[in-house]
Amino acid sequence: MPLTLKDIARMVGVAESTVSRAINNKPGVGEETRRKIMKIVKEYNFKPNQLARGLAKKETRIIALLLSDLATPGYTEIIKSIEEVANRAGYQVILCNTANDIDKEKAYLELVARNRVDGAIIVGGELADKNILNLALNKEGRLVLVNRLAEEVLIPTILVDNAKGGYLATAHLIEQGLSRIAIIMGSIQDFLESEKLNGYKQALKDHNLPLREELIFETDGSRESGYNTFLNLMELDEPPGGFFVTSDLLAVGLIEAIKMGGYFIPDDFAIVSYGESLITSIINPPLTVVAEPLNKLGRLAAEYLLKLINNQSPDRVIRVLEPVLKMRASSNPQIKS
Amino acid sequence: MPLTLKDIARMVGVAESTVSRAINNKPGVGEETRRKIMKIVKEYNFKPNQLARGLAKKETRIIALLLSDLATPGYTEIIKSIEEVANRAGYQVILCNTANDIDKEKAYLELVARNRVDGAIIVGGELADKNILNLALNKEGRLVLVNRLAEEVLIPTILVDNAKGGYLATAHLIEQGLSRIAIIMGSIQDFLESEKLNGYKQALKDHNLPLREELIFETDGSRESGYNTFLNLMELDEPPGGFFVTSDLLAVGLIEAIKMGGYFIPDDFAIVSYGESLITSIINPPLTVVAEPLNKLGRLAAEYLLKLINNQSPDRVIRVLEPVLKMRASSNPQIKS
DNA sequence: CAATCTTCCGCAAGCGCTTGCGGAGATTTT
DNA sequence: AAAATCTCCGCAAGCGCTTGCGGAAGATTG
Repeated sequence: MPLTLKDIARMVGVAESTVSRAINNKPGVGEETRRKIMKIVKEYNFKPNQLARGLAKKETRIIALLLSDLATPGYTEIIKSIEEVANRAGYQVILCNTANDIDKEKAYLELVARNRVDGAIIVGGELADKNILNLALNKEGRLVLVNRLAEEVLIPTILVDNAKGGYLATAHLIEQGLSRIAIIMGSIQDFLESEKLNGYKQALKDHNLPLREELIFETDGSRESGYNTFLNLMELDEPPGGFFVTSDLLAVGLIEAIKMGGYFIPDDFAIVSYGESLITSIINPPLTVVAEPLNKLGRLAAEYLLKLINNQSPDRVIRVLEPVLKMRASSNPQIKS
Repeated sequence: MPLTLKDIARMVGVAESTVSRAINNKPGVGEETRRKIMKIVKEYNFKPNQLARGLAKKETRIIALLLSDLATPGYTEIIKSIEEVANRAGYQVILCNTANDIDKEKAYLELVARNRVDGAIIVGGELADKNILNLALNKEGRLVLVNRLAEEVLIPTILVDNAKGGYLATAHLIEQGLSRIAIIMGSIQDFLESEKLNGYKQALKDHNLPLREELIFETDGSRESGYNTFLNLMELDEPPGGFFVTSDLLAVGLIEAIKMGGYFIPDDFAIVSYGESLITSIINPPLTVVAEPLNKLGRLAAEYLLKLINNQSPDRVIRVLEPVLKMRASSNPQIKS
């Protein structure tokens, strides 16, 4: 049975409240008394019970982190920075792998209501639905969204400007002298993906290139569909010379298909991918990618949430971060692979 | 302000204690009363305050998961299964990325003492030190180790039999007709790594092959050292024909070096790697690997911990899981890459 | 029909901490 | 020198829940 405030109080010969004030660095405790108390605290390595403190103060110093899928490349970076910021502020992070399961997500969000956590960060996943709205509308709901949009309600949100990313990727390919550029993307329902497509379209427009529907491929994002898409594209009368691929896995499949066909990258086909996973630098050739500021994403999300918890409002409700293009060999013959 | 037990009690016209018993499915509540209570509970979507419950019952229903580094390939799998098992049992998981920082680890372990979590799982990292010992010796310390060993004290531990893994890898290469096989490994201080080495040695011995010190390479585990090690090896009078590489990253570097040298895999050099990350299946050629039962590892760890928390002792204190060899093209010319 | 058991439920203490309030003594003001 | 002001600290209520104990019924027995 660990020590309690009462024990310490008895040992020092003061009241519980005095010990509490001393421990929490609050005023109203004499220099001398404070020293005596702290001495005993150190000596017995006393740690106040967080549960009791939480109950009294109505806070848990825990935040929940909801992820659509833990295994998504790049998420670990986001998680790390969230955890780091939270930690520094004395908060712990509860991990919730929602596995895109709406019920599981709902159950986790209820933790917030159960006073289990002080707030939550949701990263990725479908468009926010009623559950989230309700939580957000409820004053108790301290919630920040990352790479995800809510319907009507204004919830603090951190996004990467995927339209910009799509634009950068496409413009870069155009600058390589290519005019027929295909986009191989995930579900167009996905807000993030559709934004990339918008960027793609805008880039073509700005460079006076026609938008060709037959060069837009919506896939399930798997390696296989990357492979198959290439085969489909090659059956066109005029196959594209450049590919903007919106995920690593798609790129892997695409590259396999290209190599299998006996073609060379970037000489025959130039590729730009999205997201800066380990894969992109390991694969041959290394992929030019649109890199997202993952750490910043996580850091900002955590900072926003902490502000909400402390009843300060963040400077801006929606914060959009800029991706950058990292040029590597897959799109540029100049660069040695 | 959310509802409390007292509110519900007043609404139904019974005592708080009765509501509590009803909600927790405890005996001593009449059928009729129970129904009335549950009706109101549903109606107002009442959720008991976990903090208060925890304080009264001295439990948090939270477990801590300490990881040496979140980004380690394979960890996400372990995390996912731990989270899943814990969740099913009504527990939440707090994520602690210790970043191999002993202070951070210590701070996190103190959460256990602070009644913040009911138990902890530590996966990976250095040999367990005093902090852990103290925690484990303390009756409060519900602790399970994964892929990590404690000194003297007997702490429930789940391990992968890395000696077996090393043996499998090496024996496989020997069966491919190779007799000069190098091992490229991480720090020999690392228990897991040294076990792999032991397996390597045993396999050589069992097949009557000499152990050559010059074929044992200890590295920092980086891609670069994989690359450089190959160059070093090629300067030997008789370079090896097969490589047992204990991590993906090393394998990536090694493969780069081999290709750069104009050699072919597996014809000139056969490779077996360790761990089943995405990389190994994407790289060309796909790597033969020793695969660890990651999900089982996580599941067992969680189950062990839950047993400890419920004051049952697990069936065995130390549980050793078997890795399996997944044969792919990097070690076998028969297999199409 | 009295005696004994059950069943159902309320009372109240307690989990370990925080915090508003007020009292005693020391210090400053007019 | 009396009054006003501070400083330091204890008292006690309260956070929202659990649980042992015991009382008031109703059900069961001889």
